[in-house]
Amino acid sequence: MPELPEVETIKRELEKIIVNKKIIGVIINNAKVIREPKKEKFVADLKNVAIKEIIRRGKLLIFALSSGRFMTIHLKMTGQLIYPGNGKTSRLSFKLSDGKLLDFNDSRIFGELRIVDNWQDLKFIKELGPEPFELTEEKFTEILKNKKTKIKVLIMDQKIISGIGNLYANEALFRAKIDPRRCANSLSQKEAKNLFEEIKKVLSEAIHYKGSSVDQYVQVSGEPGEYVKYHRVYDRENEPCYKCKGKVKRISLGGRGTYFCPNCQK
DNA sequence: AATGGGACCTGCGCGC
DNA sequence: TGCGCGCAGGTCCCAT
Repeated sequence: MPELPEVETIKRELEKIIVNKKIIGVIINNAKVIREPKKEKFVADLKNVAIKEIIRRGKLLIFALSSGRFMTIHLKMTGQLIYPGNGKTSRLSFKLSDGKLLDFNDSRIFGELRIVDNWQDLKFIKELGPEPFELTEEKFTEILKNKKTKIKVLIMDQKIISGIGNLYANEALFRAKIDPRRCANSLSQKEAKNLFEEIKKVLSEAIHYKGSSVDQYVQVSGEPGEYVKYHRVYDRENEPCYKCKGKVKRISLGGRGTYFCPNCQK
């Protein structure tokens, strides 16, 4: 599922491929993915508009358009952006001025496309917490001190810190040797600092390997991301822990599958 | 404030 | 082989 590293990977690829190209048309195969405005206006708003810049904020992609407006794309769990596309398997495709298609695929139709005057005015954006790489250690430890929420649920809360989803929350906690069930305020200063470092490290490494292709995520080229081979706990229930050889356990926290090693994570 | 559940969806893998 | 079911998760929303 696309989290910060996957969305960042897509952003970097799109920068190389589509910036300064024009959208000359839109093919709609399933209008549900268009959240605003209505589909007719959505299409009209994009016609003959160039893509000037690609921005990422948390898990949200933002296209700055030559019209001065913005198109936002949230991939949710199964969204993909594929170039060049075929227009057949997509929920929606953008016809570009180079004669090729940029496909938006989304098997579960949870993804959201919007055209807005200013992306910073979106409620989702206004409530979004800081980017992990812009947050300071002091602020991170301060947040933890004041929260009783389970640490895993907290670091997945986009209002607290943006970009971390279920996969990287599990991986960061394993690397920091912290039990995901712990209350945030029970972490020592040292543990909090360490967790913050591991979050940044795991995200950086995942970006380096162009994301984790579990479920539906692929790069814009259609190639998988390579980071899956470096996962240590995610989706490894009952498999041996790489560190202690004990069994990786799966529980549910905040309604999400949670994988950890009870022996290594305290 | 924290927590738990359901809703949105489809495709996959499982058990029978 | 085939059917039905549970489950996956990002985000929002509601209830307790």
